[in-house]
Amino acid sequence: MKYWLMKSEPQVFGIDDLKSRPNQTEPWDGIRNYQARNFMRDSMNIGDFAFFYHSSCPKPGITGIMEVTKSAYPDKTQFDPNNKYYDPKSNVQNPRWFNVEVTFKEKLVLIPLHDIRNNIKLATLQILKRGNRLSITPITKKEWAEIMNMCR
DNA sequence: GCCAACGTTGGC
DNA sequence: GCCAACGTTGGC
Repeated sequence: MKYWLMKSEPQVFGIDDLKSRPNQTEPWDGIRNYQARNFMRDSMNIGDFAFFYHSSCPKPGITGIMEVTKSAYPDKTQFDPNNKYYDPKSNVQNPRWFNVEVTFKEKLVLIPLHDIRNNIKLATLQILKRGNRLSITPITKKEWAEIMNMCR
């Protein structure tokens, strides 16, 4: 089982949106970055856990936990010309973008980015690295445990 | 709203 | 295949 950190802007889709979805489940679609796509397509498995991270908002940080409940399949938004994630260069025969599905597990008391940054044990976190822009990053079991320590 | 960082695009 | 221009991300 692997651990992940997945970013989303709460004004677009936040932890409460996930919690209120039918079955508390949602496709993690709209990812248009190859590295992030590869993580979903090649490395994510059912049963993996992920932190839900709120970005581009007044209080950026980790807000909850979700579980991967469906492995990667072609992201259907890429084929819909009316969708903002439409990709005219992709096609059904050879899809370019993939998504997994995630299910809400638990809300956490917000762990602010500021606190994460100040935790020396988390210095290895990819999202803290200079210039990081990846919306999906793997995290280690150790990092996961340390973050859980911060809110328990 | 600014801006640094970095990925993507497309002409050559 | 290089690289300048451009677009996006995301904290502040």
